[in-house]
Amino acid sequence: MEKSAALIAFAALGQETRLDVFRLLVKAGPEGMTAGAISEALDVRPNTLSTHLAALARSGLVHASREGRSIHYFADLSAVQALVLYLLQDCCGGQPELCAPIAELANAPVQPPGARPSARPIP
Amino acid sequence: MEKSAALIAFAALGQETRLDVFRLLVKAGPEGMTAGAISEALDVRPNTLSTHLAALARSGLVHASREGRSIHYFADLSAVQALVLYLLQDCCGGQPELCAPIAELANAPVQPPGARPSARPIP
DNA sequence: TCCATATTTCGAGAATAATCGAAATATGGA
DNA sequence: TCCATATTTCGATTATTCTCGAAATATGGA
Repeated sequence: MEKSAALIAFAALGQETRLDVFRLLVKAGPEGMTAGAISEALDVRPNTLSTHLAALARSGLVHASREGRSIHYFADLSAVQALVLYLLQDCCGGQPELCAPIAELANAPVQPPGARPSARPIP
Repeated sequence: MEKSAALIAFAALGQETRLDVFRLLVKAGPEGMTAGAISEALDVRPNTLSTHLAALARSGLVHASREGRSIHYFADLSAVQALVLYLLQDCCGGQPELCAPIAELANAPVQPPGARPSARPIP
């Protein structure tokens, strides 16, 4: 993962509404939620939310797919994994055993593809 | 972990200089680095760096301890763990097996205390 | 085709944050 | 005690980001 990508992702999570949105989508699981449902659940104006959803999507932390008139957003957990990996890269210089337990996260497979087959990509 | 704490931590990492500092401290390991050494390594003015170090310390991602005339800063990996935990809390509603691998991170012990015994606390 | 629903884009105003030079504080040693 | 080193605090300037109302776009159905 490149630094600029990590930077954008952390900045995305460093804003209250966006952090709320991401956590909500994590809870929602692979099905995700529509923009409207998120807007209602968090009581955020649709246009404001749209801006935040765009930021989250740009960061790779969430993805979107249109289904009928609505657009479903869902969290990408592998992005979280990549983020942590980036943070812990080169941990403790030559003695990774100092932080080994947390670094195990690096090898864990996450969220197998094909979880949501019934969606169209956003144009 | 509380939301406000997570928010502050993510915002701390969402800024280039601070992300660089944290990664540098992760590399440096439990010994950490002095503010001066960080300033030189990253080519950031001491007063600007001081502001960023204060933000990182406020967030709990780094801690400081004075040693002689210098102040050593070091990364707290357990803060990273807590952050990921917060993000993945309630993952996938009732079906945590959907994201189980990444969630294992939750139980890993990290960076046992007592790694740096020869330091004085900052007043 | 026309309409209602769902979401996004645009432009502007207000709030926050980053950076810097200058000055202040803390520490150890001569 | 006085000085040099290490770091922080202060105040101001510039840049970025958040939020909103209004208008635009996309979709499905009557």
